[in-house]
Amino acid sequence: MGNTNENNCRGKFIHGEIVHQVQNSIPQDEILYDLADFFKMLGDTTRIKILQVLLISEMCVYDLASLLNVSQSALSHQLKTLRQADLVKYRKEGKSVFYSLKDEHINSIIDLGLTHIMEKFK
Amino acid sequence: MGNTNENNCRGKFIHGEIVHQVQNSIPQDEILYDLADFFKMLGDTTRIKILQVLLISEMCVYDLASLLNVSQSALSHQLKTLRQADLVKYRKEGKSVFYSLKDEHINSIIDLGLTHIMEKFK
DNA sequence: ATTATATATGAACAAGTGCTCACATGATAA
DNA sequence: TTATCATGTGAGCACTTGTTCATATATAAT
Repeated sequence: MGNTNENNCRGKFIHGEIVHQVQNSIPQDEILYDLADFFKMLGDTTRIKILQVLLISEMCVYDLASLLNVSQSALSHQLKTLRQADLVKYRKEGKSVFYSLKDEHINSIIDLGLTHIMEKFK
Repeated sequence: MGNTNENNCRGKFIHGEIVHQVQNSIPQDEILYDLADFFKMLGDTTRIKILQVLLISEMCVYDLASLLNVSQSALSHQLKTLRQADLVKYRKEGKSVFYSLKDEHINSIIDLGLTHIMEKFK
């Protein structure tokens, strides 16, 4: 009844036609690896909070720590992670260091994620 | 020279005005927690590969494992994770189980992520 | 100079994650 | 029935991750 069922497994695939259709349409492994790494950055509560704040305004480490209620050390470590992922930049002003988003892409991606989440709440 | 610098720390924040401006604009903790969990799902190479494939076509477990070159067991575990995150659904047909995306949101989110990544490659 | 303040960082550790291995289940074929 | 095939799952384990603690650095104030 189906379309391309062979119902055996002599070849590499059970439903070869579907597979070959897909095979050439997926990005290279290296790209998918980077993509996963990128989403990994958004996959932590502390980091998502940081980014949410920086989405609205730059902020210095001290204030960020107070606002988000995380230790200064934990925050600094996470900021380093975000820096290495090239998601934030910083500028120094006196004793303070102000962090901000490096890229406005993140804005739309997080927003889409939020939209997705909010639907589940209905 | 700055705008709202107080350069002391008696209160809760160094730059109180910036903070209060942000404070009411960030989503609730519960939502941010779910949001991080959502991105966490996209933050693994195997899962991103799975979703990339299902973006194009439904596929049975056996073919998916062959195509992605991961063990059937590892794949089954990841599919369970994706199921629990409500990102994929499945239908049974004979001995095969076909998985597909439950939601088309993921499509646009992954695409945006890809766009972001591809820019770095230039 | 010394002291206080803001931030960064290395080490250690607990918790989480994703894999493999072995086995269970469920469905078809013989 | 028994055998085979496709998939699911629990346990164990190596690896990763995020935090804390202690300490370092850097700037500003006294």
